[in-house]
Amino acid sequence: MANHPRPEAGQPTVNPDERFDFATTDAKWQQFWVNNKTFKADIDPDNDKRAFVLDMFPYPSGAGLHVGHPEGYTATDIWSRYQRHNGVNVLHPMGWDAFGLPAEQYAIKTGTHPRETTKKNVDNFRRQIQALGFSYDWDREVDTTDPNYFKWTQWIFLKLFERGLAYQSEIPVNWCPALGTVLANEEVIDGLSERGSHPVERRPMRQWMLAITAYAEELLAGVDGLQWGEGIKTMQRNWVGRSEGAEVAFAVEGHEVKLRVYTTRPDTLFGATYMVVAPEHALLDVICSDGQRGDVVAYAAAATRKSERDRQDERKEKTGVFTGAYAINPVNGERVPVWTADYVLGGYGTGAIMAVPGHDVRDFAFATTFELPIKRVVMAADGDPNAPLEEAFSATGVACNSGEFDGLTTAEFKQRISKWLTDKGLGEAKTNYKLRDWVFSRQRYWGEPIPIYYPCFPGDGATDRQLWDPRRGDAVTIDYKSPIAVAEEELPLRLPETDDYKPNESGEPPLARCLDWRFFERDGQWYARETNTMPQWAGSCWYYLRYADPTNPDFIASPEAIDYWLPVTLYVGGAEHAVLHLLYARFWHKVLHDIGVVPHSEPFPRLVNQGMILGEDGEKMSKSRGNVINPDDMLSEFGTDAFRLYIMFMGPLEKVKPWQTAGMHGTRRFMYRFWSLYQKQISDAPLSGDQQSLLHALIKKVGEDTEALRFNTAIAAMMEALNDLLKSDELNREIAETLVVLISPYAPHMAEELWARLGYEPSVSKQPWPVFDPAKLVKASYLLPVMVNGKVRAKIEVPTGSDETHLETVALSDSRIMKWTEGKVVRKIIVKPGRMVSIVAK
RNA sequence: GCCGAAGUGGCGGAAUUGGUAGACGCGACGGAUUCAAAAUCCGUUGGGCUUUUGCUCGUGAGGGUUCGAUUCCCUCCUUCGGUACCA
Repeated sequence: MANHPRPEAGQPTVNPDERFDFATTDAKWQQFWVNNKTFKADIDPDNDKRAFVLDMFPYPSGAGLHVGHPEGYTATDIWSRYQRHNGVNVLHPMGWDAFGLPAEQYAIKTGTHPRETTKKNVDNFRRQIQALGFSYDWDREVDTTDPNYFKWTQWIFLKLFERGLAYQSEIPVNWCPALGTVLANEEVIDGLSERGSHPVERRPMRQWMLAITAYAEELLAGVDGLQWGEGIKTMQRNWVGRSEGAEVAFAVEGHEVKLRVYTTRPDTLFGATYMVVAPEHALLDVICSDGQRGDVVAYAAAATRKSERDRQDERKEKTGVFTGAYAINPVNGERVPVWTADYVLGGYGTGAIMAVPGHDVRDFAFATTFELPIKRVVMAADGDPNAPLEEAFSATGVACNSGEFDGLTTAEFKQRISKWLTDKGLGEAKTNYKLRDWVFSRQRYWGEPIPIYYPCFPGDGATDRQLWDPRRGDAVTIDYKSPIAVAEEELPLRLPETDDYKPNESGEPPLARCLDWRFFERDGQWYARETNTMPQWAGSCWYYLRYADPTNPDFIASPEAIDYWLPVTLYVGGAEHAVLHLLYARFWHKVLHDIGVVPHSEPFPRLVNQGMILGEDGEKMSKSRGNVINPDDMLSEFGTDAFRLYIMFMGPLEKVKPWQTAGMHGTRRFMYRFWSLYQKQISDAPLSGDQQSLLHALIKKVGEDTEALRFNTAIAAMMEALNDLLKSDELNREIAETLVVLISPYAPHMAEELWARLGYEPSVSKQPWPVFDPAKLVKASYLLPVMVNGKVRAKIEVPTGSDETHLETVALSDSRIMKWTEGKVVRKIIVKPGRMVSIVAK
């Protein structure tokens, strides 16, 4: 590192002939940061100003980085660097969410092991990310597919299992018999597989589930205290979907069984004119009459081919079939027909509803289609109880046609009826959630093995019990009802080697065929391992914790590291994770909190969602559209700093915005112009008043905007200041040095280079952030807009600090204003000193 | 469908407790430099009207509140994100 002398007054900092060489500069300083571990984070007990600045780690896809990734990463990098300038000890790490479907599908197609694909992709991602000059502590890199990492993913699963939060259940999945695989919803289009257009059906399959619903209340309550956008907080609340209502039992004519329904409007019980059970309801087969059975079975079968989203589409014509059964409305003894229809979902509430067409839009549509009676039981305060209903009246109001309850308001009625139902043993008040337990198993290879095994026994047809060995493929019966946890000492449970990644015809995952891995004998008893793997969400549910202490062999992270670094100060990632990832991670965090691993109840107190970057055509970037921008090309043509600046200058971090390569010309020109400022002669003269206010206003603006993640306006302010400074023949040294620090979070490569040229030791990233003096911001006068009847008619220069009376006089006596008030009566004058004067004249 | 977000010049955007709409940048146009091009530099740039001072329209559409609305309220339209096995 050649040392540069401090430039003499009258001399330029940079030789006027020297052009800014971004390629050399970028490489030079990136190397410097790596060699000096400039951004290594260590626990510093003497500095309690600490920040954990976290990016949502990427899935390292084969396509490489696209410009959407560096958007959030640049934002957190600028913020991290800014915090360091302010003396904060910053933890800023990066890692890989590297299990996932694409590597597995690539393996099925080409036979390449997902581990190889993943390694190659990770290496490429790391290279691309490092080329962007981010200040990550690379000693803390994590990788979810590393056994030293997923050991702890499995450990957390065991804790969930111990606490009864992980259990098995038969759950319908998208099964495609032709492809012999379970499909993601997005891989199913109109009941057919995306690949090959084969029929797909909903088929129950044994799955591991996580009881996230046990934490529904805590997940809901925790949202209130989070410093997240209101929109995303609302989405989290709605996803949990708490509702209060009642569960009511309806007797079924001629049957012992009762049909239980959940309703949020028990006050409309008198308006129930029919009932609907979901096509997958367990009692459907029991209550259905012989005459209707054929229709009902056919309808239920058809429903398995429909997606839930289609079933809930309120625009579509309602379908359904009469079951032949009748139920008795417990409040009035009315006999109502029981139908089955797919607009009622098996998984929500009790899977059955009482239909109140008069007061529910979906029931109204159904009743209209099938000509079922519609009855009014709620009306407006002074309404007519017999007024016909043209559409469902779903608002609250006053009860009518409800016997002894007539005249009650909806709220009163709800309370009374709950008590009434409880007293009579017909039902009770009930809180329900839209949130469902989490299907946690996948019939796939490339995921964390679930650390569970089961006793197993010789199956039917196993002849010689003495020589029976399931590893040879002998028939086997597995006792799935008796799951056993793998001992903690045996973790990590690694994936077996195989070259066959497809599930088989029965839906058994690839691991089921790895017989030597799957079966083992212990103390004379044979056991079979669980062959499902975890979903990709698992690894990303707790990765932030591992960054605090990434190589700890004995625990997730040491209590000291957790205590110092957690919780995450700022979490930045795509809005596409608004619900699932964030909810799942919060759930795991709360469990870890309950078992004493973490002292905080929420992992991410502050979250910001960056907006997606679209292609130049305004469409979502994708290979098929051919509109993907590769950051590599941008860096080589425009330089890293210009790229970082452009991606932040495009607009507010949280907004969706289209990429425009042409815009990069602007930030590159800004870099060249910034460089050329340092080709002016250095001056040590005291700052003029104008220079002072320019400098101090800039320090204030850039500091406040950077703190608040308003990077686009901070950059605009620096551009504006530069435009001013370039008009002068010389460059004041104080301005020269301050400016380098101000721009260093944004354009760190050029900043380091100029800092060295100014005669200082690197790194500029260690410099304290400049402080502005509020006294130096005040200008002597300002332009006061004056409005007449809502239109600005003049702008008058007035001294700063003028009082209201003075401003009023000045405004009224201005000739341009008098032109508009002439011959009129001034009715009103509003004076806001420092803002404007508004005159109303008639 | 449901939940959430966003609509401002030719384009990205600014206006941060309701107070000068279009900062900053791109593009375009005109000029300088150049054998030429790129790069660079200077100037102009929301629409309409006007000789000038200036007038007028204008923030997705329509309505409302206000001295004053991109900002607050209501209705509607369009686009985007999520929708539980894409990540």
